[in-house]
Amino acid sequence: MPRPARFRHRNLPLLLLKAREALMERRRPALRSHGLSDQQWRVLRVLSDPAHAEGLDTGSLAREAHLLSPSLTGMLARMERDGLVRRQRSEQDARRSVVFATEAGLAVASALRVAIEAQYESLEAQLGQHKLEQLYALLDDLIALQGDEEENEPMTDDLQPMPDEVAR
Amino acid sequence: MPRPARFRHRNLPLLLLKAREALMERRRPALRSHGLSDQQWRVLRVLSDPAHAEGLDTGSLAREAHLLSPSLTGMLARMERDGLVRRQRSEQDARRSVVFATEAGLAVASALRVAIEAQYESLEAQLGQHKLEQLYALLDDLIALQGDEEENEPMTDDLQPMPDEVAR
DNA sequence: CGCATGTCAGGCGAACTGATATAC
DNA sequence: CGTATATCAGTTGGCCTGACATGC
Repeated sequence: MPRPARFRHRNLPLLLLKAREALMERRRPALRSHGLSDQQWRVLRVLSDPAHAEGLDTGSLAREAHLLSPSLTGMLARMERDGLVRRQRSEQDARRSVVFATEAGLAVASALRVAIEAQYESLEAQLGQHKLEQLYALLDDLIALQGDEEENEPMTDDLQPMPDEVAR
Repeated sequence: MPRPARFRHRNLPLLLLKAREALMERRRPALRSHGLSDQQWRVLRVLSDPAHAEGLDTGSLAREAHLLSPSLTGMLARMERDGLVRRQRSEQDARRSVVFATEAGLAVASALRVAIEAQYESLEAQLGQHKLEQLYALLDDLIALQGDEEENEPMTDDLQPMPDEVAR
């Protein structure tokens, strides 16, 4: 009886999720062919950035890769086991542990960057540079708006699914 | 030192993820106060839509809520246990099971819709109606673009398929 | 001393694969 | 018969809270 009225707005979180999934669906085969999960690639992407050639403490890494610290601990253990990264205690501040990408990790990252860069080119060609930049700007706006209320970056990555919503 | 060159593009999947998180961060307390996970709300939202007053088969539900079927089975079991939904075999096609929101489920959905609607109003006020509609349109474009091309595979699956069984 | 950092412990929802019963 | 649908069984990565050891 009290069936609620229809929403007057679109389902924005779901749209964002689907848009992300649409992209990741394309990218995932390349990641998987190198044995990486989505989140592992987020980590490796950050670590392979030239700016972090000298390593990064796990706190900063968690923030940049949008992951929770305890989750990162487990992931780094697996990635270290797989030879992608290396950890060592900071000499300046022994509370911190600093993470590096190994040569093997960098090689994987290089290969993936080529593939992913190609995907962006394709996307830009299809969507148009203007729209793509518009999208970036709007997402920045949205993130800034909502993010400002609380200084903290909570970063639940809520591991989102990847069903195919294909019509079939 | 094959440290890869910097990306020339933004990290779009991560931006989408962060934007979604920024929204969900606000919404989550309301969901949790009613004992719902993010995904459970996606399910209840679909089921509480007036269009589905007469129930929905789990396949359609999975598609609309962007969930995998086996995951949905487990979720529906929990939601049925919690009195939010009810399942019954379809009479027209006994292979299908049809899911309904219970009165309790509808009541929760109504309460949440009010809270979420308010969030949208706030968002629209801050971002502006024009930008919000622009964002909707761009996301639709992006989803349509990537979703349509599953026939074509000009892609980069050729980078070292690495037959090694992959950790997901 | 209080505070910060990283890790551990554990529980858990959900992704995912593969198999299965049933109905069409 | 073959196909479709939902579910089950089992494994896994990652979320998340809370506690803790260590070093500032």
